Amino acid sequence: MSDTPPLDISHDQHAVRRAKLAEMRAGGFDPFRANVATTHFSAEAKALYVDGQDNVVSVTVAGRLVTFRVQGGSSFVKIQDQQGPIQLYFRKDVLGEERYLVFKKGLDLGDIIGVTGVLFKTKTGEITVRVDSFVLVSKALRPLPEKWHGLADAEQIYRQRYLDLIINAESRHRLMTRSKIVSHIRRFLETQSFIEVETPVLESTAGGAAARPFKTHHNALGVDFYLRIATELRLKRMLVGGFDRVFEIGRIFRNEGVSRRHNPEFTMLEVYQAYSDYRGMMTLIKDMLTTLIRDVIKPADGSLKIKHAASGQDIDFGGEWREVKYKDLIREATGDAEWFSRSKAEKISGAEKLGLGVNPAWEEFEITNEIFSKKIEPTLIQPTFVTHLPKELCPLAKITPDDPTTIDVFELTIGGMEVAPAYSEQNDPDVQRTMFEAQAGEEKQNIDQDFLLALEHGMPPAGGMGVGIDRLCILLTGAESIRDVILFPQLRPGSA
RNA sequence: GGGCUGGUAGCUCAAUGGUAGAGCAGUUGCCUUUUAAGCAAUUGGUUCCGGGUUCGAAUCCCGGCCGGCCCA
Repeated sequence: MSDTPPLDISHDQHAVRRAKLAEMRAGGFDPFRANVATTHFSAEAKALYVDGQDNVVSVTVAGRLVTFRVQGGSSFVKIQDQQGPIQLYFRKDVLGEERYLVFKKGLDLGDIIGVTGVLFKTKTGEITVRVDSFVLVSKALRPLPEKWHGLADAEQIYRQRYLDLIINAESRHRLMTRSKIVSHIRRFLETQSFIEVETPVLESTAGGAAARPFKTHHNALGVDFYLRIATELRLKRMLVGGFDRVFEIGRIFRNEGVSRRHNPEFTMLEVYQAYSDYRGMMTLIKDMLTTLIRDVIKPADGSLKIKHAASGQDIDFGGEWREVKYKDLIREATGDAEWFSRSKAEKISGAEKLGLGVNPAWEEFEITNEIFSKKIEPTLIQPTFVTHLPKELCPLAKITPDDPTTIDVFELTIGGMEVAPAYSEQNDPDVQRTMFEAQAGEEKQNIDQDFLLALEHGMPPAGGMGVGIDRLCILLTGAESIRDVILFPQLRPGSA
């Protein structure tokens, strides 16, 4: 024994908690070896309470301690589980002097405990568990962020998402809603006889879209692979193979910038339906989104309206959705009925008149599309099917029968964002090859020869569609950034 | 990649060239129906990192690291 006084660790919450753990272990109890057999989640437990029948129904619940209001001989605390918080009431005269002291001194905010007790209603009307026994099943050695302001540091929210989920109820709700959205989409498609499939992430040709891929290397085969930038060409092979309605909800990787709207890996739903076309896809997406809003988002007023975070407007998914041709939108925005017969020089000056910077190296369709994406798309807040895009924008769709310069497609635009492009899928192998080879500018895709071979075996006519799940979640949850709907968004490696 | 902007106690934030503070959390007491519980006392700092200017730097300057917003 030494005479030196014990070190003052009262300011170091980590050290204080470690000391409490060490003391428990010295007393023969190790929380990390303990467990609890729960009977209910928090909301289920509260639902069991019968008005006027205090201290009758017994439950065992478990969760993380998130509020801690200790008084002399009785205390209220809250634990939180997957379903939310539930209040617990600890009394010295119920637990006994010794256990009450363990509760008061041994437990900290953030600890995970299990309790058994009976339901009652407090005088302020909150259904609460009066605790008969409790067990610590995990000691939190680090303190929780502050209870009132929550966790505000954006970097820590993303790097330590688990803290954000514990502390910030809106984050918890938003990210849970994402899970429900994906689940709803699966069930919606399955009830319409769509089959979910999984196609490779590693490909020797990254096709189906125009984007820079991530590259990796397979050691045993001694070849380079690319992470997929779309699932389109694989899913169309499934149509060739006789899976007439298929979909994949898959992670897509694009080696491009990181921004409010872009994460290097993101989630895309792609759907293909044989014997349908782009008009069939309109019905499909409209049904999918209206049922999503009705069954998952559930607007309080029973409408199909949601608040658009960026503009403050209501987006109304009820009624007919606007349908408008790409060329008509361009003619309207430029005020030039003859826009598409203008020379490149005239298009450049037309774009500049609208305040756009134009790179003279661009192809004409790229100049036009700059007008679309900068001046038109952001104004399309209500659900809008923009149809009949210039054929240069996508080589994988069928040419419009009465206009050989456009394709039979739509881009569903909501809240100023492209949410879902859909096509009548090109199934003529010769036209497909020609269209691939004619690609130019930033739209140029890698040519997947094996896909062309598959088309030569015969692909049924089909409608296909892609839905950016992250963007859909931004829209439906009122988020401001893609990082708010992705659990662990990409950041530069850091020290946290 | 460029412009703007931020990094201070575990968390949320003050301090604009002159002794680094507050609230919550922590610690010690009191308190048997609380709701950001209350009361009293109290601990806690590599001011992101490295240089520079200055009698003196959280603050001004340069470089770096990690974020945010806008643009490409």
